[in-house]
Amino acid sequence: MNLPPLIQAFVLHFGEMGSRWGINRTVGQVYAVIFLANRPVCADDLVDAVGVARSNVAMALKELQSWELIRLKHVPGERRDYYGTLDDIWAIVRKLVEQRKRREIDPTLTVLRELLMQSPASEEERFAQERMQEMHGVIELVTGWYDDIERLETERLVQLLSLGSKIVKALDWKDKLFVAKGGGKPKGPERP
Amino acid sequence: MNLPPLIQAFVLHFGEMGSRWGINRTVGQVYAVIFLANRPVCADDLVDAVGVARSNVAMALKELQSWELIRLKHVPGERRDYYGTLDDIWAIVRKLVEQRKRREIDPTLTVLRELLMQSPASEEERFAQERMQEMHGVIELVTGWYDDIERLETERLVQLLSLGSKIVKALDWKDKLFVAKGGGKPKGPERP
DNA sequence: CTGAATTTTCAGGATTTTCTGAAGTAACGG
DNA sequence: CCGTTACTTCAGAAAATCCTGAAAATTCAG
Repeated sequence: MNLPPLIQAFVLHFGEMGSRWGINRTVGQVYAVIFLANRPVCADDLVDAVGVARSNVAMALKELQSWELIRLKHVPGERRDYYGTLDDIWAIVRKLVEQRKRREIDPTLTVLRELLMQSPASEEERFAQERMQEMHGVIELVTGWYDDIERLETERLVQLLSLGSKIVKALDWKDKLFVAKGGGKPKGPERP
Repeated sequence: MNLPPLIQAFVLHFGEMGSRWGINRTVGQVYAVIFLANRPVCADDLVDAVGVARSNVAMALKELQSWELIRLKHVPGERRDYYGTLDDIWAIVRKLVEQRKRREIDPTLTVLRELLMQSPASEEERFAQERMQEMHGVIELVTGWYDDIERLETERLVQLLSLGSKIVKALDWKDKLFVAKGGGKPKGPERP
């Protein structure tokens, strides 16, 4: 491993965290190197930087491409494949959430839907299904919220996140105004 | 493994997903059984339900307790330890997010802060630090937002999630009204 | 075509993680 | 105390995952 100290420290950390994040050490380290580089990176660079076998680097690159977290970037006059991360940090975050949802949540949602179709054959199963229903409801709510939010342009998204829970007060106030002005139902906004 | 079919299907699924979620098969299955049970569950029940060695069940229970996802529930007149999940599904979700943040994000935040204190020794390091700064900013923003949101009572939280991105329109509208009424700055709510 | 450069695949060895059974410890009733 | 029940610990077996080097496949210039 052959990197400036500051970069090496970050790369080693990403390697260690890899297992917690559901990727392996090499994949973590390879991604870290690409993320921190100020230019596209090729397999040889990575062998050099991370210090593992070339075939291992190839596997890591394949894995990262399957996550759509890195992209092939052709360098003019170069035959080798060069890779870079997505353009901006928010694109990376969105992709990460999308992929983890796809891998960690969607399969469960599918199973839940299947099992909720069946009729319980005992009180035990009836109760279990009730719990599954609760879980299904929460997942639908949270992922539905994200699907919606995720479409916002980044600037809006950042605004929203910066507000935090202050947004609730803002909404209260809006509701009050709305009611005061003599509008319809007191709860929930409706389309005009 | 000895469970009603509906429950067994769910338990097996949780076992399979375990590795993606950063827990092992047994831990996943044990949690699933406890989650679906309509009464507290003891180690023997779990050995019976999941079909693994008792020591393995003990390990799984220890792991789940370290996540604070299950709680000891004493059953009157019983010597054995019985376990149950947190009371309601939202408490479970909150705990899950809290723990995953603690395990998967906080360590990285610490490392980032350390590395951002150092002065770069080259252009390469300077650029890398810029990227780390971006990552740090995003993590702070998102986790800060969650820390804030997480304090809301569940009813409020559900309201907020149900709104999705409609909230942005609501805010726009509020801003417009606010400005129309001749109030202060056009952006961002301030305390009255 | 041919051959060099590069990437991909994969069998098997190395490492890590998970699981088991046996032994050990603790708590309790009588 | 003693024996029973229940829980925990832990060494090593079993399984899963990761990594390597060699070989195969692909790409491209000449």
